[in-house]
Amino acid sequence: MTASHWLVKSEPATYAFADLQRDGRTVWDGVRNNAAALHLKAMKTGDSVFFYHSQEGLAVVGVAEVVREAYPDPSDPAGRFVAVELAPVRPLGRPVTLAAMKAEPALAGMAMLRQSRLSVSPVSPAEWATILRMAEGD
DNA sequence: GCCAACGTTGGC
DNA sequence: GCCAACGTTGGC
Repeated sequence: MTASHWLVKSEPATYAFADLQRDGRTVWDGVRNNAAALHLKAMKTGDSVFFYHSQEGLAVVGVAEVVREAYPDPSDPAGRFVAVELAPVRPLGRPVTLAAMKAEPALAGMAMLRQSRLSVSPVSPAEWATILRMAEGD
């Protein structure tokens, strides 16, 4: 069973990749969108996750991993949504900006580009490899 | 069950 | 600060 790949967005002013590195692990809660919640539910322990900074930075800045699979979101009193837990793996050698991703033909089909408001989205193996190459190549 | 109004996200 | 995308709500 090969691990899946994902991308999560966070506003760095609220919670940046550096905060995740400092904390060592965090609860990824507060997702209140059904499509995003479906993706959270599909995450498995050990899956890889790109950490994207929205609003400021506008770039994939690091890699994280799923350390706890979906469970009822403690911040949702109605009990409809789920949370997962993430741990930092490493920062990218060089952030991959939204502009660079849009300019890369291999990423034209990416879920996060096609639906910009989706805060949790799947990343295909090919897309994952492309972004890593953009971050570490040259 | 439809659809208009409204709220939120996020890029520019 | 504006606007597009899109999800949700509520009246009918």
